[in-house]
Amino acid sequence: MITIYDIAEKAGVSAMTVSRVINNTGRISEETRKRVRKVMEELHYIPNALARSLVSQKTHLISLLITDITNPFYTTLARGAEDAAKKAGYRLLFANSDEDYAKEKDYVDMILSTRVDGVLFAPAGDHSHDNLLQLQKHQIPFVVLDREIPGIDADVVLGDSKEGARNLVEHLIALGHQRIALVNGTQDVSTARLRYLGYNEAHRLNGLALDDSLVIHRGYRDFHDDSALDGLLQLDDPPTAIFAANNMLAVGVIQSLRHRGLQVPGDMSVVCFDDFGPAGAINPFLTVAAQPAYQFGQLGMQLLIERIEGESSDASRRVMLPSELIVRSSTQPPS
Amino acid sequence: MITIYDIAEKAGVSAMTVSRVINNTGRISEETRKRVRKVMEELHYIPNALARSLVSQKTHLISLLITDITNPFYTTLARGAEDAAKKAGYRLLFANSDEDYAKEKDYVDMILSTRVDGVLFAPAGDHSHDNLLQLQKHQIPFVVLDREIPGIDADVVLGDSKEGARNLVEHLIALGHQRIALVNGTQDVSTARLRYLGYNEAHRLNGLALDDSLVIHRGYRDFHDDSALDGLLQLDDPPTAIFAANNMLAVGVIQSLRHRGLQVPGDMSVVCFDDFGPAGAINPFLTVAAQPAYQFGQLGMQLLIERIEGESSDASRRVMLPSELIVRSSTQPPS
DNA sequence: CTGTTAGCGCGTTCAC
DNA sequence: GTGAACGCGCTAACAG
Repeated sequence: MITIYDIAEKAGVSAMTVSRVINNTGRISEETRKRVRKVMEELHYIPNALARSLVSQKTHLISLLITDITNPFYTTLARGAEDAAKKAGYRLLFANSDEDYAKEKDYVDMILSTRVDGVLFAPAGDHSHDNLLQLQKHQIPFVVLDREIPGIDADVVLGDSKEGARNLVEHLIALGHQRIALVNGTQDVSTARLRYLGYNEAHRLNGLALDDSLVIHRGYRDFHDDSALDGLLQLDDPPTAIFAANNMLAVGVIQSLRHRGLQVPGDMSVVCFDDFGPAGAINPFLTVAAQPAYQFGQLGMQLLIERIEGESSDASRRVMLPSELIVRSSTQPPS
Repeated sequence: MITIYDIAEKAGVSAMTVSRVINNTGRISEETRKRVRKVMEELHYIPNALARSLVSQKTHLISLLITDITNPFYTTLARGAEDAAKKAGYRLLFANSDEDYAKEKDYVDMILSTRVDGVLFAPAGDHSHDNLLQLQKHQIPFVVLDREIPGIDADVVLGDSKEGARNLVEHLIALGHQRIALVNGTQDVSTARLRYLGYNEAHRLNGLALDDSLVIHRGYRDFHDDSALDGLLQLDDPPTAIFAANNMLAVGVIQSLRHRGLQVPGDMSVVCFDDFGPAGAINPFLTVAAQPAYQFGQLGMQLLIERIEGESSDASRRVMLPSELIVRSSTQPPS
């Protein structure tokens, strides 16, 4: 590996002068500057970011901790984050928690020892509290994405889950559905709670009774649980429509229905939160509340970088992004 | 920030002893070991990976350079890479080149200065040659993914593009199609060349004439180019089926057809390479040659880590993964 | 079993 | 304008 000392020697100057040339700092005569530059090129010199970081206490590394890159929502979010990071000269360290608190903790430990400059954190749920606290304790700036964590005061970028859910359910009600099931996430996740509230509100505002037997809970990633629907379908008065609280749950719901020989929307209307990225464009099918995933990442990254570079006030900021109801062909009036 | 010296002082030992305790190296009395451990916990000590890397010349960082995380193929590949990396104690630095050689070069420079231990490299195309060479020159181990680069001798994980393409086209021929268009990637990409060869071979083996006016080229990401299809559709003898060389091109093709009021498969059959991840499960529609994307990442990462840790021979390895023809509803006999 | 010395590659501080 | 000395946090090599 070639260092500033190699350059210095060959250029007949001190290492310090080389360092100054690299960083454009201090006063250097044009002559020596050129000479140093030339040697640097001849030797294919590349600054060692490690050594530099050790001195400057800045790594220009940001950790993106999400639950699953395979979910199109997070895929697009990640892309927004990366673009914003690149623009500001940061690189992205990337990790999937799989909605698993223990795995999340593992990554937080890694993050801490890696000395990243900040963390873009899409938490698994309320119990991420301790992991977030860990970051705070070590003064690592972070921005929380998608899910609000009680007891954590930080910049946060959220979707309007309640409003989005209400829109989705009201769309179903407008079509004439009265028995609408909710396949929700677990209650330790703020978005699941809010989507439930939106579901409730839609019922209340439209004079529909609530029936808890129509509501079931699954982890946002547990879409393979094929038996989950049995309870709903075997009710005396089964639902005519299902609201899946996120896109992965919708995949599971639709596959389960298909296995049982039920048609969407013929036998059952289905809607969900979150769209499906470019793939969704192929055969627009599912009626969804689409969130601006790219903006989640981009905006979150901007807030984070402002924090890191100390350009923001102390007060924590809270951004709420709207979702858009996109009506497609997975919904129709009940038969 | 608290360091081994802080620990050492409070525990009444030297920094070296602390270091030994941390790394479980050398002989330490159980007594002092416990004392040091206790102080480390009290002070919430976290080793500084930066300093450690500067000494050891190992960062435990691997760079994943792909063209676009938004493409479901790379999404799943990334997930496979991450899982394999985590298992071996490496973290992932992640970058999108957007099939753009200049952007790719930017990232290679970043990679070089970051001193990653290795690179998992899905190149933009043949001209990535120079970027790869740059890595070689600096002795950074890498594994090439998905696209073979002429003149670069390295471990590589490929899909069987020719075979997959042949299967797809033969499926169309079996349905009775005789005029089959190919919307291909640009010719500086090995997969595009091979998919063209497979397309050719299918024609030859089935006694069908080739017609170059049925073949057009687009960048794998240029699926927004709505006018691309005009030439094909305005032929005297237009195609009855289209083979899109990857999933993103298929999205563009189908959207273009839709804008023109053409139905798939009613007016035009469509097939493509690469599936659509979990989203594709919702409403299985497109007939595809599905590649084992997760394995691309997982296997590639394994090969890379073997290289990094010096467990592999000098000869470079070449893994070819088969694709699977999945017939769905985007194809039917010509009308 | 434990400590001292030196150095990884670079930038800050001060002196000239 | 330029350089010497020191330190960032840690570990390898050697000493005791």
